Amino acid sequence: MLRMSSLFLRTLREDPADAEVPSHRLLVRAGYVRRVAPGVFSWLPLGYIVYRNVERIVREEMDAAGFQEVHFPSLLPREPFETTGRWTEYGDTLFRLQDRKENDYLLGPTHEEMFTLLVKGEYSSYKDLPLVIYQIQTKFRDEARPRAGILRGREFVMKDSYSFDVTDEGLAISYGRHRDSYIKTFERLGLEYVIVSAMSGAMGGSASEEFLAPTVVGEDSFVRCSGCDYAANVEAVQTPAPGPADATGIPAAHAEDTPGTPTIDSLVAVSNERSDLARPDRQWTAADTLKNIVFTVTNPDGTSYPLAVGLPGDREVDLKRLEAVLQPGVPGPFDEAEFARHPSLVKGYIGPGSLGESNASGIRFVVDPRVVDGTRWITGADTAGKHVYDLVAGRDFTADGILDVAEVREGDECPACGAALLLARGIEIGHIFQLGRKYADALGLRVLDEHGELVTVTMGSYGIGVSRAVAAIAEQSHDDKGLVWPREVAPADVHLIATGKDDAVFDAAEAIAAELERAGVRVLLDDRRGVSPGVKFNDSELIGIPTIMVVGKRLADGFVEVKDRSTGERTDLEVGRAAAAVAAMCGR
RNA sequence: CGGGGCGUAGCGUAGUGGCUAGCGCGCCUGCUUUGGGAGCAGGAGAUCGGGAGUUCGAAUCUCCCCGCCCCGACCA
Repeated sequence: MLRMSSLFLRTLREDPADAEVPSHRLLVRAGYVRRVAPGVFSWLPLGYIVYRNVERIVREEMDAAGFQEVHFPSLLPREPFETTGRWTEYGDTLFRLQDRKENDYLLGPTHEEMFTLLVKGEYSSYKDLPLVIYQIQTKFRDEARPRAGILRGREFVMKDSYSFDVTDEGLAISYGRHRDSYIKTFERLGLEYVIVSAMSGAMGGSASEEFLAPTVVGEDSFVRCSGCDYAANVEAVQTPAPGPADATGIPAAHAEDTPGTPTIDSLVAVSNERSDLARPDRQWTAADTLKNIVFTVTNPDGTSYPLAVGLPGDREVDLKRLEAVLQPGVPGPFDEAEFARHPSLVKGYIGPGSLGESNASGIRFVVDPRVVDGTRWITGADTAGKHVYDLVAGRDFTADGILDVAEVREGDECPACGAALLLARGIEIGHIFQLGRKYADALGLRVLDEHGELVTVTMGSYGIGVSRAVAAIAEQSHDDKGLVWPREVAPADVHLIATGKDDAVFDAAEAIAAELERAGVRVLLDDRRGVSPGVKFNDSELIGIPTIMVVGKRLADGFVEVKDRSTGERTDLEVGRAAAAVAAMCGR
C-alpha cells in the first residue's frame, strides 16, 4: 500500500515553465519524473510504478508470443559498428567514449549488430531457426534537439526484438507474429494507435510499418485514406503517377523574356498579365510551373554531391521526405559557393536545360512522379530573366529519375483507391520491419540449409518505445485537472482519501484500504493529517488513479463516496460494502 | 544548423547601474482551521545559469560558454 503521508512525492501547484506539451507538464507536476539533463529524466516512485507496469505488459506479450528475453550491455565496443558502417553513419547521434587505454566505445543507440553477432556465435544450422529474441534496454542517442519531456529523450528505454529466419516466407511469418503481438500490447496499454506504412530509414531493409499514437504533439505526420484503410507515414506516401499525357498539338518549347520573376508567384502573375504569355483557355497556376531546386547532399564521411529536384511549382520539397530517401546522406542548401562552382546554373532561373547528368551542369536531376511524359511546363531557361514555355516532359527533356519527395497535402489522392487523404500527426510508439540480410551479410551470419549449403539468415527488427509509451499514454489520457491513467498502467487502482480531523475517518479509511489490499486491489491511501480536503482532492485528480474513494463527511451517515476519475461520475456506497464493491469495479 | 525569446530559493515570478534581491506557492515552529489548493504569527532557504570584462559600484551593461522554450531550414 502506498501512503501519501510517507510517499516520496511533491506535486506542483503550477506548471513548470519549460514544459510545453501536456504529458511533460503533467508528469512533472504530478511528481512522476524530474529532469536531470537535456533529454534525460529520473523516475520518481509513482512514475516508476507506471513505467514498470508498461514494461511488464510489453514483456508479458513478448513472452506470450514465444519470444525469449536476453539482455545486452549498453556499453558497446566500436568494432561491430565499424563493420556495419554505422560507427560513421550514426554521426553525432552516437554517444562515443573511450576507456583508459583509449579504445573506442559507444552507448548503444540500438542493438542489431549485437543480436546478429550473438546468434552467429551460437547457431549454425537451419534447424535452429526460426528464432526471436528480445531485450528491454536503455538506449542512448545524442539527439540534436531533445524535446517534449520524455517523448523524445537522449536516454530512453526500448524493447527491441529481432527475428532470424532462413527464408523470406519465414521472415514474413515472424513479422506477422510481431504485428499481432504489438496489437495486443497497445490494446492493453490503453493506447489509441494507427498502423501506417513506413520508411525503413537508417536501418536498411524493406517492408516496414509504424504504430503511431495520434496526437497533435506527435513528431510524425501521417496520412489516412478517407475511403479505404490505407495509412502511411508522410515519408512513405507514394504519390500516384498519372498516366502519360498526350502532348499532341503543344507548340514547340520557346523561351520568353520574363524579367523580374525569380519566384513562382511572380512568374505566374506575369504569365497571366501579359497577353503574349497568357493561356487562352484558363489562367496559369503555380501547378503549371516546374520548380527546380538544387541541394547539396552530404554523406556521413564528409563528401558531398549536388542533386536537383524538379516538382510542380505549387508544391514544396518536404525535407523530411527527402532526408528519408537520401539516408544516410543529409540534404542541405546549395549555397553561393556551389553556384560559383556551377556557372551553368542561374539562380532563380534554373531549368532542365542545364540540369541532368548529360547536360552542362552534370548534376543529377530527378523529378516528382507527377512529371510524366507528355506533361507541359513553364520553367527556368537557364538565363537570367527568361523562362521556357511549352516544355514537354519526354519530348523536350528527360530526367535522370523519379524522386517522390514533394510535400503531402490533405486531400491528395490515395495511392490505393484514389479517395482523398487526411493528414494527422502521431507519436511513433512501435516500429516493425523486415530488415532482410543487410546485417547478416555484413557480419557473416550464415547457417547450413537442408542441402548442406551455407545461406545468409534474413532478419526482422521490431521496437517499442517503453518509456515513450508512458508519455504517449499521458498525452492521450488527461484532462485540464490532471492525468487519467488506464487501470492496468496506473500507479494504483484506488486513490483512497481520508478527509476531516476525526480519528473515525482515518480509522475507517485504514480499514477499507486493508480490505481492498486483501482483495488484491492496489491502494494509494491519502492518510495525511492536517491537510485540507481541497489539497487532497486536487492531488488525486492530478495523479490520475482511475478510482477515487473519499472517506469523510458522509461517514457519519454510514457512506463513503466513489468517483470515477475519467467520467467524473460519483456514487455513494455503504461503508460495510464499499470495499467489496470497489474491488469488483477494479476487476478483482 | 540558423533566427527569436528566456535563465533570479524546490516551483512560479518581480526587480533595466546604487546601498540588506522582493513577492506567491511549497518547507519548518506555534496556535486556530478541516468537503475543493485555510488564517495569523515567527522562521529556514539564493555564490541572481557559468566564466571573463566594463565600472567607485553589476541580477541589471559587454563578450564567450552552458541550458530551456518557440519558429525556421530550399521558394529557384
